[in-house]
Amino acid sequence: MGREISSNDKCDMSLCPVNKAMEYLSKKWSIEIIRDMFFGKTRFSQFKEDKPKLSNKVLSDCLKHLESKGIIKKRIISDTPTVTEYYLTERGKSLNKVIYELAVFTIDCNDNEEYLDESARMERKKEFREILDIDIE
Amino acid sequence: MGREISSNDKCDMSLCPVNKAMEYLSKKWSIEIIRDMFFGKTRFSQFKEDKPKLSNKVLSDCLKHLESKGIIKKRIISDTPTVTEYYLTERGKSLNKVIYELAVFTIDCNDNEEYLDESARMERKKEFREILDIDIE
DNA sequence: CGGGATCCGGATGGATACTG
DNA sequence: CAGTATCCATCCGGATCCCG
Repeated sequence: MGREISSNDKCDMSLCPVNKAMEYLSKKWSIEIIRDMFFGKTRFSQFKEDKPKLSNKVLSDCLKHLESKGIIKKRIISDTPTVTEYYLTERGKSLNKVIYELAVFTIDCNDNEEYLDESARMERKKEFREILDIDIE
Repeated sequence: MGREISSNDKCDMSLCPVNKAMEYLSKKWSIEIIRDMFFGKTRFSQFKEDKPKLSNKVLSDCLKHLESKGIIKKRIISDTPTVTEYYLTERGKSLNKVIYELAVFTIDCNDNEEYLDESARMERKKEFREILDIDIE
């Protein structure tokens, strides 16, 4: 650990930026939907793929919440039939590193489906950096 | 965006490492409790400070869940009175960059309580890197 | 007194059916 | 296709109690 807490540190965590971030992301499906958007998904029905337990109601609520927070933007393509697309705003795109570190956490812990050796893990991370548009530092 | 999705990409997101990470962190208070631990908190009552809406039951459930996932470890210090301390495991500590990027997201979006100029934001991030034990890269 | 467990009402989530 | 309406299940939050 970097340092210990001391009694005269001001430790009012209610102002911590991590809390603020969680206001945006604490809804159960938010992160996965944002991840989907980085992977190129834009449509209501696409977000439901691979998420059998995500209902219309909850997805609808979640999209509205993310839109109200300025993370995503809705664009109506056609009325009949209804075609709507959702995009990440610049602010939404700035979540790329959060998504990346979540992926890296799992990849490095090797609690993925299959075992990955060091070079495979590196490759997997590189794939994510490309998709998430993260520069190698 | 780094690249677009194509129809013959295999896009089964159910295996995505981000999903796996969310199994650990999706509970409403998990991230904030882990953040608290990085800040040096170890006790049941400390986790409740600054979280007036966190009930005993939910905190208790959350700590058990994190322990079952290998993120934290419980240590009994004394029986009478009962004194218990909770610590991050190595695996838990490897969440430091996730926490960091959540903080950076808020700091850079300037949706913090107060407005921060560039140098103040840098300073704030540095504080987090020290607490989270992240090397400047 | 600290670390819980229990109980219960309200909020949130999930499955299905239906509509513009 | 993208939602809404409805109904039920599950989870959360607040109060209270328990136990060493």
